[in-house]
Amino acid sequence: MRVRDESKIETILDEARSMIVKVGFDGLSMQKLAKAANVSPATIYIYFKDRDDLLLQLYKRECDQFFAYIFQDFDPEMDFATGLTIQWKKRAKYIIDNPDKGHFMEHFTFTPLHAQAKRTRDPKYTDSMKRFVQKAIANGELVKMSLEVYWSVAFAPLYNLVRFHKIGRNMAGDPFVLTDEMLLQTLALVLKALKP
Amino acid sequence: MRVRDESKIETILDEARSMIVKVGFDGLSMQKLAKAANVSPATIYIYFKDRDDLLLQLYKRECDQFFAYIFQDFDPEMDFATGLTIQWKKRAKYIIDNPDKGHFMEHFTFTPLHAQAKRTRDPKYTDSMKRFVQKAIANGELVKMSLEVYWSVAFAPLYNLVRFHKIGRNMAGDPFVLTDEMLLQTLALVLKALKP
DNA sequence: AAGATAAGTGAATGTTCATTCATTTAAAAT
DNA sequence: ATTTTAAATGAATGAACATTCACTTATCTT
Repeated sequence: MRVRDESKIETILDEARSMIVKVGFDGLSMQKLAKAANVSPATIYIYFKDRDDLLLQLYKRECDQFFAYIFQDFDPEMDFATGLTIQWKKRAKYIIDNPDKGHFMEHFTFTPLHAQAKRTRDPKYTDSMKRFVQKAIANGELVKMSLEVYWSVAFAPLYNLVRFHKIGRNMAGDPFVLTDEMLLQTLALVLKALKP
Repeated sequence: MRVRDESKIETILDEARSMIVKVGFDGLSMQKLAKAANVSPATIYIYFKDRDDLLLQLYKRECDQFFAYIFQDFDPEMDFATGLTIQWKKRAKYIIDNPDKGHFMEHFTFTPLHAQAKRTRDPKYTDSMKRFVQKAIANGELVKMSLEVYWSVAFAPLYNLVRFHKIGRNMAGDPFVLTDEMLLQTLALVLKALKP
């Protein structure tokens, strides 16, 4: 039998992500996507059940790649400041170096499709972060708080700054460019907030 | 001449917001919107040039209403902790009480249309916040930082928690319900981060 | 009460949409 | 070399799309 061209799948997903960032979910059509990926519309349906399935698989792939990356070099047994700094810098580097990927993942969470995104993500990453946080609290390195409060204080400011940077404007619509200095200062503020 | 029924505009915009939150931007069609708002599709085009114009006007209306609300009872001459606490609580109340409005405004910022959102917002709000921050820094109540870093540290954690609450899940997909206790703790952490 | 005007409409327009299907193509298996 | 199998396709399908248009309706002005 003829063999699957796996690179087609990658191309289709890459083009889909890039189109969504450029023209939005409502600008993405299967025919335009097929053209951009140099395949027939029918080919897309070999690999994806329908449009929703394509988007859900794309989201899953992006999350998997992102998590695999940010948990490199991270060990939950690290001391709190070290571990958080590594996590922060990994996340910052990934979404600054791959602005479309970060933008897509965030955009997707506001979509109704996000409710259907299966919890098939490898739980090892979540478990690792839970362990890291609980251990830091037990060791007196981190104020006692829920995982959600921790995550929000630790990472939401970072994602927000990078988003300002990507769109080139701040909350008021003024031009904005992110600097390393700002990132480091924000990390320092976050550490200050979280340390007892 | 026949008089404009201004309530029609409100109904159309309200239904549009609610549809977008429920079915996404790609699920919103002018015909379905017309049906939901109990008007003819042609009526929508009396008030809005086209679909994009409708969405842009909706975003503007939501932002205007939001800013008018959160700057009530706020005075940039307040001391830093008081002013930030008022801002924080106003924002929290608004987006928790009006989850669709908050969701729509945030979702919209990820949309390509956001780049076209005119800077017609009343600058008095931005000016007020700038004055508040600069004065707090000058008074030694706030670490020296850019407006963007301030905003990200101060408010991004709040918006993130409320978003978890709205979708009912945290970053790992586990069920999540926001409590007042968490909100207050997060505010305290943010204040700790920002105060010298 | 009549006329003027703009609000409001239902049906129609041509386009684009997601998806399918009959057919062709490439490569593995024999 | 031939057969088998699934990948891959271009064209087609009917539904849904944004928008328009000829027309009706309500209300203000006179």
